[in-house]
This record gives sequence, structure tokens and C-alpha cells, in this order.
Amino acid sequence: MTTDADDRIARRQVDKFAERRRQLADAALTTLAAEGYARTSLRDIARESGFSVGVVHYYFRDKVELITYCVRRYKAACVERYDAIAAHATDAEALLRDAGDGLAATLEQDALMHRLWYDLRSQALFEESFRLDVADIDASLERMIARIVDTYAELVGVAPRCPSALAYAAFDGLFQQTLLRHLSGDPAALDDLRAGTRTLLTHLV
Amino acid sequence: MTTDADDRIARRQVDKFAERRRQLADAALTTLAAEGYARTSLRDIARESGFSVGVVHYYFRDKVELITYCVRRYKAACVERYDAIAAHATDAEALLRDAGDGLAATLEQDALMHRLWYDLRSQALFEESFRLDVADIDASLERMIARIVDTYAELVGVAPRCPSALAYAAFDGLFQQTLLRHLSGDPAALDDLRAGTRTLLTHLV
DNA sequence: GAGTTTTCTGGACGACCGTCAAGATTTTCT
DNA sequence: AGAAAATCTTGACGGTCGTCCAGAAAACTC
Repeated sequence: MTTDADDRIARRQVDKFAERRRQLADAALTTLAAEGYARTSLRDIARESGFSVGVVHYYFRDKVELITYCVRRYKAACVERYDAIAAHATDAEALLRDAGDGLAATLEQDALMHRLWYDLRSQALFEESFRLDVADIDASLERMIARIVDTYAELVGVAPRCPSALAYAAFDGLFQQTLLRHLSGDPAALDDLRAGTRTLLTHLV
Repeated sequence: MTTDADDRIARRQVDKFAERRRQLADAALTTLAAEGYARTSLRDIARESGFSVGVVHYYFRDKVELITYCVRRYKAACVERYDAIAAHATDAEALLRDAGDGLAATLEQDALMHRLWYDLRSQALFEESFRLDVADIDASLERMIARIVDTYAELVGVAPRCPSALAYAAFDGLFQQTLLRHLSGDPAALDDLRAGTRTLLTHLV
């Protein structure tokens, strides 16, 4: 049987392997965010990572496994980011402001990642390989919006008036349209997102 | 100078050339709808059209010109389809019903074309070549939603309470989420679109 | 230090891509 | 009927793609 020292050594190697996979996946996400799914090759990803294409194949069975791993990694980052939005508001007005500011902040700071999200969600309609992971992300996003809507409803002392799927759809549309405008250079886009968030929350609750 | 007969002959040839371009573009749209932008090659399009790749190159300078022409052709079809939605309602309840039924009908009948639309809109964020045409389509869609919202507002005798861009964003999100669900086989998707259309109209006006 | 294991490189392969052009075929004109 | 123009086919080209693998280099073990 192996000793604790054996376990520690084996564990260190496993951790090293996993750490390299994360590193490669981060290079992949960077390239995907910059170029889009359709225009990203394994050679591009390798170049971004500083390793050869052979290393990508050493750590991932094929391109599909790498992309799927990336989507899962993206999801983890997503959940972390969104759970923080409007998490501490204690009155309705503060929540309206924090929700709008939170969504505007994440859109501005991670515009290219959000663009990638819509790209991948769209690609998932044509390719099976990461469709379930994309659906998981959508479900997380819906929960985030439901949390904000429910919290707002509580703070104004009413029950929410529409299903969480509809609220999510409306916010998703607002976010996506704002992203398009922001990426086109529209200076009013983020303020319109804040105002739109307020309008949707007050009208849908 | 040319005679009338000369004009008729030249015109017939120009028409023949344009007709072949439309035919090739329709084959391209069919293939794009089935496979998505990323996975569609000129060879695939040629195969769908029944002509060789050389014919595609005879009528279009390159792939970019073909895709751009397709997007414009798609836009024309879009505008025609959407201008008919809820165009004849004479009371608020009829408009709510017609708008929901119209959006549900077009989603159901042209699901793959709508999927293509979201694919192309997403691609337009990464490639310049058809970005302006995609923006034109978005503007048409916004006008369509604005028309429906304004008509509803008139019928209930109030002014609309939110900007057309926000109304369009919310409807676009609803439509897209419904498309995702419909394509995944969710039997309730279209009914939820009808219900969601009603909720958005009544709450945003 | 030698042997073993892990990690990584770089070249090759077959397939596919967009584009081009010579020439065949069809259509039109005289 | 023959010539000209228009239309179309087919093969080739250079480039890119994902994948594979022999072997080099680095790290590790004894």
C-alpha cells in the first residue's frame, strides 16, 4: 500500500496536471473571447498559452474536450460574479441601484467574455458537445435574476407577478442588446442598462 | 443607341443573372440555417444549390459577398414576415392575442431561420463584413416591436411607459429564450411565448 | 550518475477550405 | 450553321485545420 508520502507525491502530480489544464483552458478562453468560437483553432490557443499544440493534446483528448472544459470553467466564473450582484441591498431603492450598477459593471469589465457567452450559446444550438453545459449556465443566470427579482419583491412587500423564466428572458434581452450597443461604442449603453434594469424590476414585480 | 428590343434582351439577361444569384443565396440560407455559419462552406452551399463551386464564384466575388447578400435577403424576408404580425387588431385583447399568436407562429414555422439570425448576429460581433446589415435587421425588429407596443398603448388609451429599445430588448430576450426551449423540445415553449408576450405588453405599457 | 517517468516539441498526415482558371457546354446572335 | 457570349465544370493550388506520434528535454527516483 502507498505511504502518506506516496500520496503526497501522487497528489502533487495530479495537482500539477490539473493546474496545467486550467492554464491551457484560460488561454483558450482568452482566445475564444477575442476571436469567437468559429475563428479559434488549437494552434491559436497553443500560441496564446506559450506551449505547443502537442501539449494541448497531451492534456486534452481533443478540441471538444478542451472547449467543454472551458465552458465549465466559464460557468464557475459566472456564478461567482453574479452571486455578488445586489447581494447586500436592504431597501428597494438600494436594490434597484445595486442591480443596475452590478449588471453595468460586469458588462463593462467583461464585455468580451459576455460576447463569448452569447457566441457559445448560439453555437450550442448547432453542436451537441457543450449544449448541456450551456443550459446549466442559462439555468444559473435565471436563478440569479430570480434572486434579484424575489429580493426586490420582498423589499417592496409584494409577490412577483411574472414567472422567473420570463423575468430572465427580459433581462437577458436587455443585457444582450446593451452589450451590442456597448461594443459598437454607444456611450449611453451602460446608463440605459441601469435605467432598463430599474424599469423591468418595477414593472415586472 | 440601343433599341427597345435591345433593352428587353439585356434586361432579360440581367434578370437571369439576378435570378441565379437569388437561387444561390437561397441555397446558402438553407445550408446556413441547417449547419450554422461556422460549419458552412462554399462547397456545402454549392452542393445544396445543385451547381458547382465555380458557379458560386461566377456569380459572387467571394464568400463574404455571398454571405452579405444572404443577410440582406434574410432581412427582406424578415420585414415581410414581421409587418404582418398583429397588423389588424381593433381592440386591446385582440392585439394581445394576435401579437402572441404571430410571434409563436413565426417561431414555430421558421425556427431554423431564427436560430440562424441569432447565430449571424453573434458572428457579426466578431466579423465586420455583415455587421451593418445585421444592425439594420435589429433596427427593423425594434420598429416592429415599437409598432405593436404603440398600437397596444393606443388601444388601451395610454402612452407607452418605456423606450422602444427597452421593449425590443425584452421581447428579443423572450423570443430567443423561447427559441432555445422550442429547439430543445419543450412542448410548453410556444404557449409561454404567448403568455410572455401578453405579460410584457401589459406590464411595459 | 544512470535509469525511468513525465512533459513537451515539431513535423507529418489527411481532410477541408476559399479561390482561381482553363476549358467544356449551353445559349444567344447573326 | 457558325460565331460569340454566357454559363458552368473540374481540377489544382496554397493555406489551415485537428490529430497523431517519434523522439527530445526536463524532472524525478534510486
